[in-house]
Amino acid sequence: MANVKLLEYLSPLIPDSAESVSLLVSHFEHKVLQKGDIVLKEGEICTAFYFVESGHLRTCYNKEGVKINMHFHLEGSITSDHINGKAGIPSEFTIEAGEKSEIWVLNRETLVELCHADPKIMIFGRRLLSRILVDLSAHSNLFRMYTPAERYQYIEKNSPHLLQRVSLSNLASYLGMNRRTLTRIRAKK
Amino acid sequence: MANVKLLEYLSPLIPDSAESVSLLVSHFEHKVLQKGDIVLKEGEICTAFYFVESGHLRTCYNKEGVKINMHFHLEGSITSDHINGKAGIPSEFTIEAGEKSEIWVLNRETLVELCHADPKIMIFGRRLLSRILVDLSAHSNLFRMYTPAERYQYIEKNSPHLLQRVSLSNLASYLGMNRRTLTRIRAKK
DNA sequence: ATAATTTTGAGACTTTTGTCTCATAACGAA
DNA sequence: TTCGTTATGAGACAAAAGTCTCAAAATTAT
Repeated sequence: MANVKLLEYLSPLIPDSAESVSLLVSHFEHKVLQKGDIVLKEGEICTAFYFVESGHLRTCYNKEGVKINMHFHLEGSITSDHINGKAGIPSEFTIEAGEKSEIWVLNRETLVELCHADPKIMIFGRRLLSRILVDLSAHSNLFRMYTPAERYQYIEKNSPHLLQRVSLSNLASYLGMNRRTLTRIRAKK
Repeated sequence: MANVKLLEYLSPLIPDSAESVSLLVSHFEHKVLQKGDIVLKEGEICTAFYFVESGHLRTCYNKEGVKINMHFHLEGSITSDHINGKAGIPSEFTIEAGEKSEIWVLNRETLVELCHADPKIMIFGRRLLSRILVDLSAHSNLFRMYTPAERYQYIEKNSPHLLQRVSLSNLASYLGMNRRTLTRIRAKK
């Protein structure tokens, strides 16, 4: 039940206080997932944050029966369909394990309660939200401003590990191109 | 110096209090823009929110010398490069008037000060931010999940007025396609 | 109103991307 | 290790999107 990555992620977000950190950590629920295990299903309301301790989660949606990947979250990152979840809107996304994974789940309601109970956790809550939104917005700008081929080059340069972890078909749908096109891009060069 | 749209936008976001509303409104700066006038230039740090009272603003970036449109904000909506601006990061975007426009500018610093001075404005501030982020995230999901052609159909259905206001070339770059392709889409049907 | 400028639609051609297919390679389970 | 399943690379063709171009509208300024 490792939580090294979790602590690494939380520490910079919470004012230094052993009690607050351990109070916070104690409310994360540990889960072990096999490849394909679903964390959030399309149509459900997202009620939690999912931190990846090991393995990875993929967020995808259904496009005329085909699964299209929106995000991959490797170990050390956190995901959620927070904006819709908070508003009580069913998610269009499914979040599932892309491989055997260990995750830590923090219920949104629980976090709200902790925020009221502990001002340091309140600060954490704000920083967490802000970080999630900043990451999300950076990610979506990247996808808006780059062509599929540029996205591939970006990934190659900035998170090459992802290429080892995700199948070509999954990567292709993530980049917004056909598998054949991705093969071509890799072929030349 | 009309502010009808501005009041319409602010009212639902601020707890009922004539004083707070008028305090807030008094800190918006009125500007009249001619087509092409620049509100925020690529490379500058965005320090304000821009509310469109009439006309529209376009947000674009430079892609190898070509201007690509990211957003159009028609009258009654608000825009900003808030996330980067807040972090002190120079914007990659230029925001300019797409036609003769009237806008209301609210400085971010000013808003922060008002938040400290008036708890009702604090509530407003939170709601404003949340609304901006929700809109942004909905918009970017839409662009991520739809093909260029589907985006056109979406606009046609949900904001047909935009088609009357923006030139085909500008619309095409907004939708992520070539002008020729947009012409083809409109031709069939 | 008239001239100058900008925008538009569409033909002809090129390039890119997608579909279908299949043999080979890699992987997972018994 | 072996068998069955899934992933990969690539050929052949089809479809879609992009480039270049230009004449006809539409818009703007004088």
